[in-house]
Amino acid sequence: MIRVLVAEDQSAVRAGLVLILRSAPDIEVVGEAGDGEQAVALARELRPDLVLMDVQMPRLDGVSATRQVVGEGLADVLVLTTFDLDEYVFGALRAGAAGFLLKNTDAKDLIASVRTVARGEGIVAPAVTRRLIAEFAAKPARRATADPAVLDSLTRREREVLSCVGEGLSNADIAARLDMAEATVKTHVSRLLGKLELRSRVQAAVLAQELGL
Amino acid sequence: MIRVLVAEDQSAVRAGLVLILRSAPDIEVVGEAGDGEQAVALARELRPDLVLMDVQMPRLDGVSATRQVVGEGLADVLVLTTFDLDEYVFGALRAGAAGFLLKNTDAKDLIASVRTVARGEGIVAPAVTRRLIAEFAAKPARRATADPAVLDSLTRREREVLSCVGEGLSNADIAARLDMAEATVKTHVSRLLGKLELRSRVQAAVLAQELGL
DNA sequence: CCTGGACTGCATCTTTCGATGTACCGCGAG
DNA sequence: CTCGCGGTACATCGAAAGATGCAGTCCAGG
Repeated sequence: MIRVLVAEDQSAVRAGLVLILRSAPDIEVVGEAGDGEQAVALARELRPDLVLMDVQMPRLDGVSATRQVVGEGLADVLVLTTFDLDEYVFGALRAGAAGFLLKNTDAKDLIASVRTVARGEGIVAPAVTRRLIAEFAAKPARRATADPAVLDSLTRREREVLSCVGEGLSNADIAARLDMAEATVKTHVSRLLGKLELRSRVQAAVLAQELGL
Repeated sequence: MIRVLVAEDQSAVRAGLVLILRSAPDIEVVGEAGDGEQAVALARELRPDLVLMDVQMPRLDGVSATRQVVGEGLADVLVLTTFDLDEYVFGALRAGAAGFLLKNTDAKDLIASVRTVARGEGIVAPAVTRRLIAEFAAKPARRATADPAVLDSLTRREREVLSCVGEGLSNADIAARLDMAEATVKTHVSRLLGKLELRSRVQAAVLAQELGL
C-alpha cells in the first residue's frame, strides 16, 4: 500500500486528486494539507511514502516545502502544477522532487506516476522533458580534468583552503575565515598547487569551480 | 502518420521493434539500419519524423549517430538501450536525443513514447529519470552574477584578456598569446576588474568560468 | 620510549599582480 | 581644423601571491 499525502490549497482540486488516488486499490491517502507549512508538518507526523505537492500554495510554496520534505528525508515528492514555467520545473527538481507533472495529466497517468515514484523511480511530464533535457545538455559535461579523485591527495586543511580560493578570496580573507596567519594560508595554497600540478591560485579556483567547490 | 526509421544491429531485435511499431495504425516504419553510418545515411535520404536508435552498434555508435542526425536537423531521435549506464544516458541526451528508453519497455509504452516524441515532447524511462534529475540538480544554477550582459561593458580586448584569465594564464602568458607587453595586460585586467566590480583576477576567472569563457 | 612520517603552522624572500599616471591613435562633433 | 573621447598601449611602484626552510603536534610501529 502506497501512503500518500496530498498538498494542494484549492479544496476542489484537492478533492479531485484524492478521489482519483482513492480509486486505486494500492494507494491510500493518509492526509491532506492546504498549504506548504501544513504539508511539511503532516509529512513529519504521518511519514507518508509520497507527497503529491502543488507548487502554488500560501504560507510556504510547494518548491520550498519540497526542499524541506526531501531534505529531512521524510518522503518522496511528486510535484504537480498548472503552469509548466521553467522556474517551477527546474526549481522543483533542484529542490529534490522525484517527479514533475502538469495538472492536465489524466487520472490513469497520475496513478501510474504515483506508483512509479513509489518504486523509487522518477517521472517528468513529456511536455517539460524536452526542456529538462535541453537544460541538462546545455551544462558543460564534467571534464576529465575535474576528477574528484585528485582531491584525495589533499589534506582537510588544504581542501578548506582550496574551497576558499574557489570563492575568489585573498590569502588575507582566508586567514581571517579559517583563523590562521596569512603565511600559513600561503603554505597551504603552495602545497595544494604542487599536489594538483597547478601554477597559480587562479587555476586552483577554476578547478574548484569545476568540482563544485 | 509518423514515419519512423529503426536503427538496431541485432536483426532479431530489430524485427521485433518493427513488428511492434507496425501494430500501431498511425506509425509507419520507413526504413531499417544495421549500423550507425547507415542510420545517418538513411535519415538523410528518407527524412523520417523519428529515428529509433540503439546505442550499441557497429561502425558508428548510436550516440554519435544521434549527434549527427540531430545536428543536421534530420529527425528527432529516440534512443533505446539494454543497459542504463550513465555514460549512455547522459551521452545520448547531450547528443540531442529527445528520449531515452530501456529495452525492457513493453510494446504499449514504446508506441506511446514514439507518439510523444513525434509530438515534439520528450520521454525518459522512469528508471533513469531519477538519475537525470539528480545530475541536473547537481549542476549549479546559473547565478545572477553570471549575467552575460555584464560583458557588454567590456571592450573587445578586455574580453579577450578575461577569457585568458579564465584559463588560469598569468599576465606574462597572456602577453605572449595576445602579443602585447605584460604591462598592457595588467592595464586590461585592472580595467575589467573595475568594470565588473571584482577584487582580483581569481574572481574574474570564476566569473569567466560561469559564463563559459 | 622514540622515531619517523603526515599534518599544520609560521617567517623570510622573490616573483607576480594590480593601481596609477601617462601617451598615442582614430574618429566624430563642433 | 582641433578638440574631446574611447580604446589601446607602456612604465613605475606598493601590495599580493608563491617558494622555501623550519618548528610543533599527533600518531603508528618498532
